[in-house]
Parts: sequence; C-alpha cells; structure tokens
Amino acid sequence: MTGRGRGKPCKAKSPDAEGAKRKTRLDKIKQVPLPSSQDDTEKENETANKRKPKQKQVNHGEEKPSVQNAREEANLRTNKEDTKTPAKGTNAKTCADRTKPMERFAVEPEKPGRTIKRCGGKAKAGEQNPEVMTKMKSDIPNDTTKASTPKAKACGGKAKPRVKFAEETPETQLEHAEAKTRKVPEEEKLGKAKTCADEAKLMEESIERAITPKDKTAVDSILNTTLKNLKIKKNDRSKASQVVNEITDNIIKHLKQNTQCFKEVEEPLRSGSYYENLKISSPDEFDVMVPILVERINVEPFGDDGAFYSVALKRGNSLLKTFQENDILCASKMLQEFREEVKKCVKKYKEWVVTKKKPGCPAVTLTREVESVTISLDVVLCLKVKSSWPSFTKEGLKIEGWLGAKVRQDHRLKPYYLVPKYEGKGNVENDNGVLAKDIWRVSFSHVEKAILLNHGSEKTCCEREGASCCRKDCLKLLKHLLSLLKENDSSFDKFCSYHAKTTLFHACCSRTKDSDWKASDLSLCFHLLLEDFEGHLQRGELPNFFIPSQNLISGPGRKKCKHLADRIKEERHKGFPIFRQQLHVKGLV
DNA sequence: CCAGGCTAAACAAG
DNA sequence: CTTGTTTAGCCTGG
Repeated sequence: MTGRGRGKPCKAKSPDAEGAKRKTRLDKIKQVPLPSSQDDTEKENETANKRKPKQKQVNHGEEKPSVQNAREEANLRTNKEDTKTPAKGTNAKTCADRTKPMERFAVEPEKPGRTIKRCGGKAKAGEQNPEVMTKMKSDIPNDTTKASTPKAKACGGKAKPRVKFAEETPETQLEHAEAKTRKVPEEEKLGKAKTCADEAKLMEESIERAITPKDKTAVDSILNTTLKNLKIKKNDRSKASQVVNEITDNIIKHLKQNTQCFKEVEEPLRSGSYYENLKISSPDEFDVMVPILVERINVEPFGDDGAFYSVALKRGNSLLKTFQENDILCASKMLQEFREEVKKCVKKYKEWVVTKKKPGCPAVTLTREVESVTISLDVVLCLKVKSSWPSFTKEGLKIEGWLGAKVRQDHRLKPYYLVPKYEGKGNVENDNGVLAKDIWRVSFSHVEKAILLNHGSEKTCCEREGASCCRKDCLKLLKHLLSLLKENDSSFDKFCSYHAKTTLFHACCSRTKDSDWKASDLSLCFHLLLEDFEGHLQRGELPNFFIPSQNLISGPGRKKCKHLADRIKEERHKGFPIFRQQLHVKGLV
C-alpha cells in the first residue's frame, strides 16, 4: 500500500512542502474508473513503456548509517486503543533489560531463549547469520518454510513435516556457508559470544527436544500462512482509500473555507497502521491527524508521567483565543467545536456517519460501509508544536544503536504534536486548577511512522537490493495474536495494538542489526518478540517508547498482565493453535 | 503548485 | 521460486 519515496530526506524544516500532493492521485483515480476496463491502451503505453527498471541509484550516499528521516507526518493512535494511564511515578528503568537481552534467559528457566536460533528460520544454511553459525554449528537446514499454501488443506493444519533434515546437521554445508559469510561483526563476538555460547551449549539438547525440526517447520508454516492471510487485498485497499481520501479532502477543504478558528489547518497527517503498512486483514481503520500550528505557547506537564500537558497561550494566536479560559487552551472546547465543524461537513455525504463522542477520546470517528464492510476514519485534531520536545522525552527514543544518533537527532528536531486526550474523569483538577478534560497528550505518530517506514540499521533494509527483514511481519503477527486473544477473552480489552508496536520498538533497540531480523528467521524473531512482550507483561512495565516514565500497561493491572503473558506463552509453546484455528475457520488449512 | 518520479506491497505470470 | 505489472502514497524539481 503506501510507499513513501525515500528519494531524498526531506528535512523537517520545510513545513510547506506538503502541499497539494495528493491532487494527482485523485485525478488519476478519476480517470481510471474501472480496473477491468480493457480499453486502456493508452494507459498501458504510459506505464508499461516508460517505466521499467526503476532503480534508485541515487542516495546511496554515505553520510548516514541507516535511515534518512522521512518527514514530518503526525498523528496519534488514539482512542479506541487507548489504555494509557499515568504511571504513578513508575519511572521504568526498563532500558536496562532492553539492552541486555541475554539476561532474560538466565532468569527464565524453561524457555529456549535465543538458542533456538539454530532451528531458526528456513534460512538456507548459506545465509544464516554469522552469529548463529559461530555459536552453534548445528543449524538445521530446513528448506524453506514452504508456507503451506491455502490449498494444502488436507493435512489438517500442518504442512508436511519436512522430516529428513532432522538430526544430521550437515556440518559441511555450514562450514561452507560459514566461510562465505564470515564477516562477524566485532561486538558480536566480543560482547555476546561468551554468554551465548555457554547457554547455547546448555540448552542445546533441551531445545533440540522441545522444538524439533518438525515442529519448527510447522510453526514456520503457520506463521507464513497466517501472514499471507493478513494481507490486504488490493481491491479492498483501492476502494477504501478512495472513499477515505475523498472525505478527508473535503473535511480539510471545509475547515479552510468555512471556518474561522480552523481555517489554518495544515495538510492532514496520515498515520496509524494503514499508513505504516502494518494494517492487517482489512483496510477498515484509518487515522488522519489534522494539525494546527501553534506558536508562543507554554506547555506544562499535567500529572507526573510526562505524557499529558496543559497548554497556555501567550500573546497572539488570535484564532484560538476563543477556546481560552484563564490563559489555558481548553482542549474540550476546541475539540467540541472541531467536532461540530466536521459534522457539518460530513452531513453532505450521506454515506458517512459521525459516531458518538467518547469521553477523553481525541478522534472524531466517521464510519461508512463499503461493500458490506464498515470502514472507520478517525479524524483527530492536533496542535503542532515546533519547539523542542518535552524534557520527559530525554531518555526516550533510544534508537542510537539501531538507527543511529543522527537519525535520532533529526527526529527530535521535528515538531511534536498534542492531541485533546485525557484519562479518567474530565472534571478532575490538578494543582493549577486545570481540568483533566482540558489537557493534551503528546503524540509522536509522525516519528513512529517514519521509523517504521525506514526501519533498517542498513539503509537498504527491505529495499530491492538489500536484504529483507521481518520486523514488520513480526509486528503484524503480534497484533494479530493480540486481537485474537482479545476476541476470546474480554478481560484483555485494555490491551491494544499500540502495546504491540511499542514492544517492537523496544525490541528493535535491543536487537539492533538487520541480521537480527532476517526474513528467513521469522519464527525465531517472532518468538523473541513474544518473549519480550511476555516480559513486559510479567513485570507490569511497558514504557512509552518516547516517554519512558509513562507506563503503558499500568491501566490493566498486574493480574491481567500476567494472565495475558501466560496465554501468550502458552500459544508460543504450543505452536500457535490460535492461529491454526483461525486459519481453519477461514478454510485455509 | 503540480507533474512526474519513486517506493512498497499485492498480485499475475512464468 | 523469480520476474514483471499495477497502484496508493509520498517526494521533489521546476
């Protein structure tokens, strides 16, 4: 679905650059009405002819180790999934555990830890990463995961166990391969090798028993089939995006033309999983932030976790004065007015319905049916703040080891956003007499999106000539797992996909290299990601990736956290029966 | 401001 | 499997 040109890093400073870019797309849509039309000779000419070997030879620059910053988009992923609660001074130290993944293994007895890597992905021996090879020579050369395609149903759920390669670790192949890819990063040898090696030894047998190649192949198969099933159909995407873009454009137009207070809204920032290429199953949820630049403001923390703030207007800002009370920009007033305007506009489009206001939720949610599926669009008012990020973010976004210090700095030079979101009762006051309903929560959705779209430690990660990684697939699977678990147990309803996303971010910071996430190691990587998530749940601590002092899972309570951790562990150990069952229901296995 | 170029991802074909 | 085509979304040069 979405792609973003990586062509050039567009520095965050040019706020204008985002003008009417989408115009083109809309035009295109118009003139190409039917996918099935066969009269499009000219279409073919235009495309087929001129476009073929598009390769981006450009910017293989060297200046940045990893990513170029995408651009400032923004949003918040809010409402429906919100469960954040001020973290009673949690001040999670979490970074500690993040940075030393190995320790977990010592603590957790039965679990295979990364040793499992040996059984790792379908990787052909030749592409195993060096770490693995040096550590344990007995990799199993599973052929590929052969994600049993949908049709392979007969054998009820698991693909043919590719037995043969079971025991006879073909040393020869490995040595061979090893010789070829012998680049072995330094830190890896020095840093981890020691601990890993021991553990590898120790756990070797037990793992060999616990996860036989057969199981492993079956797991690979389930994960890959599940992923395939989570893909969004091209047609669905096309239809959904068309209606969503249309209404979005019209809302923006309305705000600019027919309102005073909102006439300065900027271009919408498309965020959330659809625009991060992480939407699963169906394109039925869209998030669009509608930013208003605010200058000359005072931003003061509300509560102690650093996620919520009150906003005071200094002089100027005439347009927003009307939402002011005692110098405070009242989120509730502003959102209410925004909502009215959106409703006014949407009234003209009969297919769309504005859903009822939910307390504390920053989104104006619109829904409509497209071919019997309900699509929802969250339109979120937000303030765009160009000054430096709140000090609570100082220890957040620890991506230096993963994406590099320069990328971090680039992101931190971008604006941040505030959305009219609060928790608990709106009429609760803080010391300064500000009501909860009038406070704002920070949002870094634009950075989340930028990172996910440019997520490799190498610049070429997942690009045509680079290796592909499984970071996003792992996240899709985790989101899917979480949503299936939630379906079956309503006590999990305070957990949301943002928890999954945050877990991935933390995981990427502890396993920083692209080779830690090789596409061929999907089942291993997913396994480790689940262990990470279970760890957060067990400890009852999942720090906001940007604001470490905010614990995202203080809401659900320890008991529910542990329960969820146990359920996930169970799925992991049993080879994901919940995925299997799901595939079964859909007749895909 | 916008036309045109580029990307990721779905998908079709071999 | 590999290779090519299509298309929504994004970016830039002019």
